[in-house]
Amino acid sequence: MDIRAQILKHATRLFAGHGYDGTSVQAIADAVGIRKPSLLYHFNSKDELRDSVLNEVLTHWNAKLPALLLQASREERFDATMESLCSFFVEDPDRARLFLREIMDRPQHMQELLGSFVRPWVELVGEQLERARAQGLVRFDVDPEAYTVQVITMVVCGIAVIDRLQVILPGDSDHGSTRDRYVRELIRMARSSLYIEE
Amino acid sequence: MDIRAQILKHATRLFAGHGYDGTSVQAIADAVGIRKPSLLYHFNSKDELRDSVLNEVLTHWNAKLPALLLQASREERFDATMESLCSFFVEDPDRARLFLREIMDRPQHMQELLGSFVRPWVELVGEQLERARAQGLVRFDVDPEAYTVQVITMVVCGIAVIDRLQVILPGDSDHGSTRDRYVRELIRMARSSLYIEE
DNA sequence: TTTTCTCTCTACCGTTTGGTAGAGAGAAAG
DNA sequence: CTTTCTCTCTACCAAACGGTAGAGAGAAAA
Repeated sequence: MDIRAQILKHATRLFAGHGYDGTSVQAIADAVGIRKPSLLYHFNSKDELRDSVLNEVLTHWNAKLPALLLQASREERFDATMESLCSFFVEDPDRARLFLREIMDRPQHMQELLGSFVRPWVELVGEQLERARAQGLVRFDVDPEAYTVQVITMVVCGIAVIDRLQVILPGDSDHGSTRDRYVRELIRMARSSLYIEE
Repeated sequence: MDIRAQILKHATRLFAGHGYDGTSVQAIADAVGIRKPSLLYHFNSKDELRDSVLNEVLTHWNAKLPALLLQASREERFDATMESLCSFFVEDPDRARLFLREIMDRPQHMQELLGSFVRPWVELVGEQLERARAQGLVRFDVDPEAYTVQVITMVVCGIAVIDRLQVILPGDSDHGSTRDRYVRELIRMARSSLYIEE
């Protein structure tokens, strides 16, 4: 119904799939089913459309993340956070691909965004892990901040490319779908490389 | 000296940095210092140049990988392999960025390449891990193949984007450069999520 | 009814794209 | 010297690019 939302939807999918430079305004207009000038009436330029697409994903992210990190009990926090982080990208892998592409294509622009509203969370989680390490709950050889950045990278990059990587991951079926299998192993690795065993 | 090699060098750098669609033949010719038709004399089309660039990186990879996986004693194999795998991409992060971009931009073409000559290695490593797990050397909850794919993804994607992510990783200096710090944590995570502790 | 506002359209713009034709320079081979 | 081969160049091409001008349709406001 809302034409603006429909343009954003198709633009997100196409930018994520073929990149900004690999997607023409014409192609987006075709996907929506309108003419090019009609699209440019709603978004004054291709670059404004790019910013709007990115902004929409970031808004979703910002609306969900704080709830994740402040919820549940301490012991369940890790599982809940990882689960929600993964499902945010799994429910629409284009979000991961879009982030990844923006980081590769516009590092400077993306660094400003990440620095101002991802870094604080990395610092927060890093401090929590540091404290947990002092209490003997977390392995002593963990680098809390590097670990946090690594996990975020694993989730975003992993989910962005997993569909393209099925071909190198032999048989499954008994483990469920390949994506689930991959995400499960990802979470297992993140947890078991963090906590001290019983 | 060798003009062909120089074209490949600049094309690799530009493709890795701005993507195939984001790099014009003109831009590559400018970087080399020749005219566009001169470049197209050596590579008949932009697409042929792309294939040549990818092929050069894959050739290097193929020349180094077998040696990695067959060397050293069993106990040292993990460290040696991880070390070499990481250094292959660290010594020229454009290799990682190029792989990542090709997987995102040409999934079908890349799937054929990966399926025919990365998958066998994943199966080989997977079997080795399976055997080690049966001997009680490796954690019982590891999914050997998913683990292997995950580690490769971590290394390639991680090194491809780490330079762009420094801004969200607070201070270092006492840990050395940010990239080393990140790679060290990556290797630590890969190992400690695989082996059973003493 | 008239006016105005929202929106989509056709037609067109200058620029850049990947690629070609063909002349000419220079060295090597006959 | 002549020929031939390798390479680079200028000049050019059709197509696609992002974007604009402006007409017109339809509904809402006056």
